[in-house]
Amino acid sequence: PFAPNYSMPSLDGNLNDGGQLEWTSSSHSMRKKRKPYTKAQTLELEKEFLYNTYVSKQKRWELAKYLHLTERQVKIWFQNRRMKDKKQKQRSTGDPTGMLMPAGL
Amino acid sequence: AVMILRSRFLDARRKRRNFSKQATEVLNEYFYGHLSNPYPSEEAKEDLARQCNITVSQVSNWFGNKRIRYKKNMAKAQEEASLYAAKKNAHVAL
DNA sequence: GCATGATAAATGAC
DNA sequence: GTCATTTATCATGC
Repeated sequence: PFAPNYSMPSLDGNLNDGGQLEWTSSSHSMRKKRKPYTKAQTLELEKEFLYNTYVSKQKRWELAKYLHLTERQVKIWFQNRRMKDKKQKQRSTGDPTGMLMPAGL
Repeated sequence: AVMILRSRFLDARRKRRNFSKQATEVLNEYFYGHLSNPYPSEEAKEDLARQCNITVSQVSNWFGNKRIRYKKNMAKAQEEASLYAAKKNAHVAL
C-alpha cells in the first residue's frame, strides 16, 4: 500500500473550483473526532496484547463490552498496536529499513 | 473520576529535538517545491532523510505535520510558500 | 506562550 | 490483514 491516490497530478494544473490545491480538501466529510482512551482502557488492551497480538472475534466482543468501546475500535486498536510494535522492533535492531540479513552473511 | 493520568512512562521516548536549520530548509524546499502534491515517494523520503541526517519516519512525521498545519493556516503559509517558490525559480532560471 | 516533533485514534487504499 | 495517511493530543524547546 502506498500513498492514497486522491489525485495523482502530473503537473501543476490541479486546482479545484475553489482555487484550492486538491490535496488540501478533506477526502471524507464526517470523520469521527479522535478521542484518547482512558488509562484503564489502554491498560486492559495492553494486557490482552501480551497474550495475543491478534484478538479473536469472541475476545474482541468481550473487550468491547467491558471497556465500553465498539468492536471496530478494539479491532483498530490492535491493528495500530501491531504497527507500533513493528516500528519499535525496527528501532531496537537499529535497522531503519527493517531489512534483516540472514544469519551467516 | 477524572483521573485520566495517562502513562507517560510508555512514551517517555517522546523527547523531542528540533531539526537543524539546514534540515528544515531542505524539507521546506521540497514541500513548497511540490506544493501541488507534497507526498514524497519512499525513495524521495530516503533521499531527504540522508540529506537531513534524520530517519525516514521522521521525514514522514515532518510531512504529515507540515501538510495538516499548512492547511490549517494557509494564509500565514503563503509568505513562506512564495519565499521557497522564489528560491526554486531562481535555481531553475540559471 | 506558541512552534515543533512524536504519538495516539481513526480512515481508506489495497 | 498491512500500512500510509489524517487529525487531535501530547511533550518538549525556547
